[in-house]
Amino acid sequence: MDEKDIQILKSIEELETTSTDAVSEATGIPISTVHYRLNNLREAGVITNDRLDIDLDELGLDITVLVEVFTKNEQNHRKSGPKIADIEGVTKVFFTMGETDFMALARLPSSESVERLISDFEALEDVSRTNSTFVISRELDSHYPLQQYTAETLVEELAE
Amino acid sequence: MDEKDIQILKSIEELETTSTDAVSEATGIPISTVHYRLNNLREAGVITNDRLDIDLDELGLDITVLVEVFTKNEQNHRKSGPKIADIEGVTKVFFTMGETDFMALARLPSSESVERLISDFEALEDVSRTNSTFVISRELDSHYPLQQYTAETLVEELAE
DNA sequence: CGTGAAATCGGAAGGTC
DNA sequence: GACCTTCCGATTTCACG
Repeated sequence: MDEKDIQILKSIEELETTSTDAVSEATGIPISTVHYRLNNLREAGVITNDRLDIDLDELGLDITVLVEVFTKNEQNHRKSGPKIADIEGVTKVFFTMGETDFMALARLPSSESVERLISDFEALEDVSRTNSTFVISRELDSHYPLQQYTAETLVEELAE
Repeated sequence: MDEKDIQILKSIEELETTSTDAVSEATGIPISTVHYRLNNLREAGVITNDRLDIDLDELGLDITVLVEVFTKNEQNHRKSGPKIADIEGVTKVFFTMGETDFMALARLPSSESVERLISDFEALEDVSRTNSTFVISRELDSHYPLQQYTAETLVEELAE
């Protein structure tokens, strides 16, 4: 894992494509080299399938944290949402009903980065309080929501 | 959106590939028909990119619910985890530190299905209590975690 | 190990049922 | 709308630096 690998992986996500061409053009790395690197990443277990999905544990982003966010002015949530979403490592931000104003999910590489994350939250003007929860194990972390349904249910609920 | 569309979409996720061949073989739907259908789904906005990611809102799974789960015997969480993960619609299950034992995330098509979800949770033997939270809006729902980092940070944290 | 050029494979487009 | 066939472009492989 070096800078080129990271450039390639990030480009794949950014461009939302599996095309080696597009990645090559965006990074300036020759097509055949992109291909060669991707093969290595595949063998190393970082890339897991034909859709070039990344195994975050293998990559090193193996810490998962849930952060409940309480804001000062509930009216301003439209302002706070984007700010929370901008914090490095945050992958999901939900504006919720009930006590908590926002629920955020983050993926992090180290314990130090958790401290950094929390202080980034606390530094936001509208945030009054946060409550962080470490995830011990991810029992299920599906990126493929349809797999959690039987075909029958999907047809029943969604077919027109 | 009909049964064939759903079969195709589900197969793409299941096989973890973007290959029309593989989908054709798995579903029994001819290659060119798969291709034709995918084009339509693309135009309809259900499929959003070259990686054939699905827009769950367009598909109709537009409700997001967070469920906190409290269990009776904390020792048994290894047994409970898979059971929770089996509930239809649940996409993520995290075993967490602190008060709550599990945090689950679900994607659902209708208000009725929310009721069904909660009763599925309550029906589990080891579950003592649940606390459900509706997500009003998803401020950020990235499927591409690396986008939440700058290239510099990633290199710094992950490069060897 | 990284790269350019040749070979191979798979998807895209158009016509037909 | 579903399907077959032709064609073209992309991916992969190979040989060399």
